[in-house]
Amino acid sequence: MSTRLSARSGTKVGTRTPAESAPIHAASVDQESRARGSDHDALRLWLRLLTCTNLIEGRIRARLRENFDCTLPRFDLMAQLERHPEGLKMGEISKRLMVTGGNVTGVTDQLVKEGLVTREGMPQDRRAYIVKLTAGGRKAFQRMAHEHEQWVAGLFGELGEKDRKQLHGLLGELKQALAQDGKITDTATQHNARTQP
Amino acid sequence: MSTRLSARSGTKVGTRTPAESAPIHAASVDQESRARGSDHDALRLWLRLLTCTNLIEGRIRARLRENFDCTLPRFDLMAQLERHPEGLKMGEISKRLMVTGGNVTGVTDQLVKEGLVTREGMPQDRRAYIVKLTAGGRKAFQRMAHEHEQWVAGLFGELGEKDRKQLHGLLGELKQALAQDGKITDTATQHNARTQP
DNA sequence: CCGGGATAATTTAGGTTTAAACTAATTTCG
DNA sequence: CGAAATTAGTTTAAACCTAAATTATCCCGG
Repeated sequence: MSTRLSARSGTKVGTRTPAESAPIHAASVDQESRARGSDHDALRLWLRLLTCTNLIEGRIRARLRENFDCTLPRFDLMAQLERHPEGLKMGEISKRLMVTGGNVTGVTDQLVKEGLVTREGMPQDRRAYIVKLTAGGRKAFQRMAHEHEQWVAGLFGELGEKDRKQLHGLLGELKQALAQDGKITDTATQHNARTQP
Repeated sequence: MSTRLSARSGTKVGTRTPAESAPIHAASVDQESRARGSDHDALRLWLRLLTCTNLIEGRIRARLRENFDCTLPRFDLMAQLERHPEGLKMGEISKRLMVTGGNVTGVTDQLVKEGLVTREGMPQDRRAYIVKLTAGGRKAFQRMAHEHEQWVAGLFGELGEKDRKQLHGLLGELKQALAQDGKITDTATQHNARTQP
């Protein structure tokens, strides 16, 4: 198995601002330059965030494949189910994983075929399905999850307790800010797509 | 156009430690529990990092599609070329974008077909190709890049100068730590795969 | 009761992405 | 020199992922 990252594979950008080399009046920067400089900083920050995520995601995917012959999307879906023993609807999984519904359909199909999860129709709402881990699926996941936790701990280990706490806090603020501006200012304060509570 | 986030789509995990509810002797935590707790924190940190990246990546991809009918991978590849006017070899692009070579081949094929980049063989090494932006490609990219920079600045804008700086620093440490442990301890201190300098 | 709108999921079409296998060219070194 | 090992890219097969269209169902107001 294999796949993703995302990061993805990934997505990097590096819009080098041109007039970064204007040497005259270095101290007195005009409005536009100041704005530019700040924008460029944000861009570098974004790039670095992406790099870190890709690096980690790549490591985890590789180990998941080498040690368990499992892909990240499958693992992620199972992880969601593992902490919801009552099962989740397709749409709930989609929201939590921040992927499209069509995608969930595909990954779920495979997990069902492999006997790791079940998808059964809901009597109350015949449009919907409830997805649950099978006993085997739960066992398989727990076996992976334990090691996975160690890997992640290892990857962040060099950072030190204090830095991790700080990073966690800052990312929390960022996440909140992002959730905020992605929200249309209307009464529907439910969760909008691409946000896992 | 469309795609990714992949990040990747995404990839989330939430290994809820079971025995988290052991109520006895809450103050005296034994070795294993302490280790467990720390591991769980790392997991939550990773999850949050991933969420932020996915959120941002999703926003950027959507706007890129809506405003320029362009995908993220294409944009990213062009971004690399834009800051290397001398051109890049396929493998260099692959390393910088942290994606596999086969992927670069595919995306490059399309950009060539669209007339945005050129791929020409190198006389010195007939295995290799050099990829460059065409004049039209550069113009198209710069048009996008300007807006892209604004988007990113906006997405990180709520965070405040100080927090951005701090986040940048912490991610820098993380990146370095990751690059470190991914490195085999040998003399070849060149850049190893999955790291863009 | 029944038609229109909203909702849940699937299907479709088009890319993206990966790992592994493969081709071709270069380099190493015996 | 010449064979073995490397290196650069491509190809292949399978999976992932998205956006948009579709299907089936639910729900609401008249």
